[in-house]
Amino acid sequence: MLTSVEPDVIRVLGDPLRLQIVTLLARETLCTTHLVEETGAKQTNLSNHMKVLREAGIVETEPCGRFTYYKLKPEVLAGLSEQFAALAASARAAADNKRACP
Amino acid sequence: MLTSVEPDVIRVLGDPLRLQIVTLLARETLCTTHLVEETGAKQTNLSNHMKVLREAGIVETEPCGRFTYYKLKPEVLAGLSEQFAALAASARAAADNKRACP
DNA sequence: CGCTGGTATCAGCGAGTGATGATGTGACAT
DNA sequence: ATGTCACATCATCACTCGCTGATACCAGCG
Repeated sequence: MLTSVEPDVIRVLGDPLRLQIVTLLARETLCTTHLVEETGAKQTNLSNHMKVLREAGIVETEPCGRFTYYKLKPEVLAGLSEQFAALAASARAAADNKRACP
Repeated sequence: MLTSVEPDVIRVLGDPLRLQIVTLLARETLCTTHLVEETGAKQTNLSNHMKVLREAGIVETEPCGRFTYYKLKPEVLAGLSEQFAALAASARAAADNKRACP
């Protein structure tokens, strides 16, 4: 079976707010307070989304005093990129590979 | 501005069934009947998902008699791959770029 | 034309999920 | 110790969204 992209990670990244968080974290490591400022979302809402991102293995936490810093795990994004690239390549190769009408 | 990945496409691909459809279509161009056989889902359900994929610009339709063939648009997947690659690269570069505690 | 088969659309239901408020916990400062 | 601040958890509400059944549409074939 070719490229079995895991739906979990994609599903987690499908939320606009989470994608914004990931985009922000791709630029610098931030703690919840910063994310609240940047996104305008409530703290509890942010914390909820951060939990989802953490459980999906997309971010890592790094406590610093009473702050909690979040940073991305680039491998996950790189893996996604490769999987989509493989899908695209396969799609290009199979462009005219049409199964016969039944 | 860095890689503003559009949430729409990712969100559409977040569904397991749709991802399975995309994976199948990456191998060969199929019509709804084939997809019903492969996925085991009901026809109406499939048609619904195909509409979502079509409106998201991920697949193209190609009518052939009374059959409707679906084929992937590789550019979209390739674009996704590049965006995730850029995110991963940015995340790697900004690994130690930590904003100061407020 | 009427019939059959492939596909799309529509209405409705139920489960999953994002947003919010209240509350709990732990760390630092006074 | 007491208060405050940063963050997490819990319960709840509202809504979205995927699945299903019924139905309409369209192309070919008799």
